[in-house]
Amino acid sequence: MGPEKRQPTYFEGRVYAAVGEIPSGKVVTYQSLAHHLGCRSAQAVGQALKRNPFAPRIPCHRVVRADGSLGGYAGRDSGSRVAEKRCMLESEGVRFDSRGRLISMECLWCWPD
DNA sequence: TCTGTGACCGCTG
DNA sequence: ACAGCGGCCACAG
Repeated sequence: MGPEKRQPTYFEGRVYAAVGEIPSGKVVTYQSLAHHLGCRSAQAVGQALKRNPFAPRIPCHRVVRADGSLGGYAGRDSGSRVAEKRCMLESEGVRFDSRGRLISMECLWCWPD
């Protein structure tokens, strides 16, 4: 039968909870999210988001790379899934240039203390 | 701009 | 408890 669904780990739960706080129209970077969680590896955050079982309820499309580019989505670093990510963000008012980078930093969001 | 390397760390066996 | 592996990254060259 189908593959058994693994239950989210403690760390993943914290990642998803934090991402759930990002308001529409705002984005955060993998790095800032990691820092918020007290984790020094942005990749570890990416690992957790890759397996986000709650998409799009947990808006992992609002997490982007530190250089302003989109970063990956649904386990891919390019392709149609990443195009979806951009499309979702644009529908929330986040705008990009022709190279797929954030136009302004106004959309960057930080957590309250 | 692009590619390679680095450093980190959660997950799994 | 431990070691290996891979990653939706970051940054220097």
